[in-house]
Amino acid sequence: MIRDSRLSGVLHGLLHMIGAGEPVTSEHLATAMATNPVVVRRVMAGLREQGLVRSEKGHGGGWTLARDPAAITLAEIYRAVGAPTIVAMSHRSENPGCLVEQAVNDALGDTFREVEALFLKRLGAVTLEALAKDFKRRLAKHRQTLKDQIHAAK
Amino acid sequence: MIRDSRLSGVLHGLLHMIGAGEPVTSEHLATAMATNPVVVRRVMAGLREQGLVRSEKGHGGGWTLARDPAAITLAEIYRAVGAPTIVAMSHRSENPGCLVEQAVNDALGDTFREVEALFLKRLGAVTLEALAKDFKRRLAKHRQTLKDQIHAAK
DNA sequence: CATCATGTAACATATGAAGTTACATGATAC
DNA sequence: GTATCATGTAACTTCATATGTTACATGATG
Repeated sequence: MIRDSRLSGVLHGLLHMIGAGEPVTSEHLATAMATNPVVVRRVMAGLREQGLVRSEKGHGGGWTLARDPAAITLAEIYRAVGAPTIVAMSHRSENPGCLVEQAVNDALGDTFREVEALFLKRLGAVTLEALAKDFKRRLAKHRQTLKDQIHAAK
Repeated sequence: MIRDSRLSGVLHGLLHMIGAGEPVTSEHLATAMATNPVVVRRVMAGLREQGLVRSEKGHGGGWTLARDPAAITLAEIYRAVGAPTIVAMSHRSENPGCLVEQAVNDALGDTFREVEALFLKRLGAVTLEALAKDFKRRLAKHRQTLKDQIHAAK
């Protein structure tokens, strides 16, 4: 299973950064990501190492995107977020000599790599910008819906 | 990440059943699977529900394969073992109304299904019998290697 | 130099998987 | 039939890991 709870949280945060024209504090992001500032820093630190975001200290400091959202794909984010290899076989006993595991690996090793490659390829086809646009569209529609409901209630 | 620790343990157990001509006890399997009898029963219960194995009580009781190993694929075993959907997105807040998650789902929903389908397709191409044969080959080779080493040491 | 924000270590909590104990149920042997 | 063996299962106890929290150091800004 893919560790997505993090991924979706991080995406929340990144979309916020796109929206804001200035650095966003960990505290602010913590609200958006439904967690707390220290966790935000921990997770964002991974993205920073991959050159996806920047952080600045002091007054007016916080987190900003380091690159054009159109040039950032979900694949990079997924990796930066600490992608556990999607499929990993049996490290239960850390027994590389186990003949059963060898047989399974021989039969499925390529499959594991293939599946992971497909997944990353698809993630690589979605840019942060595309996601942001889609999100904004949904947001606008959502607001319109709310407005309509208010009108209807009058 | 795929929950494989279980899968590889179960495969150990199933290969044992193929080898033995008689029912194998949970205690015996526990040794092969590096765990304990109760855990074995818990896990095997899932396989039994899928009609892959049978269990019998009393003297001479234990676990046996319910079907021809040539007709059992790793896909079935994987599913029976309690396959968590490979890719599942953000149930962090169980917030189906979240617009970010909606956007992600819209962008990647098909991908998730596609990746999972590929994985299961590949697992479905490997039968338990094929795995058992490969395992036996390795075992024979392994024994030969040990024998050679003993000869060389003389 | 006071304030604000990140960086990070150290610790606390929560969740779920795995292991364990205990006992009930059913099957076989004698 | 009853002693024994094996599964079935509930209840409980670890154990591992992700997450949350506190505390304080470091660096930047006004």
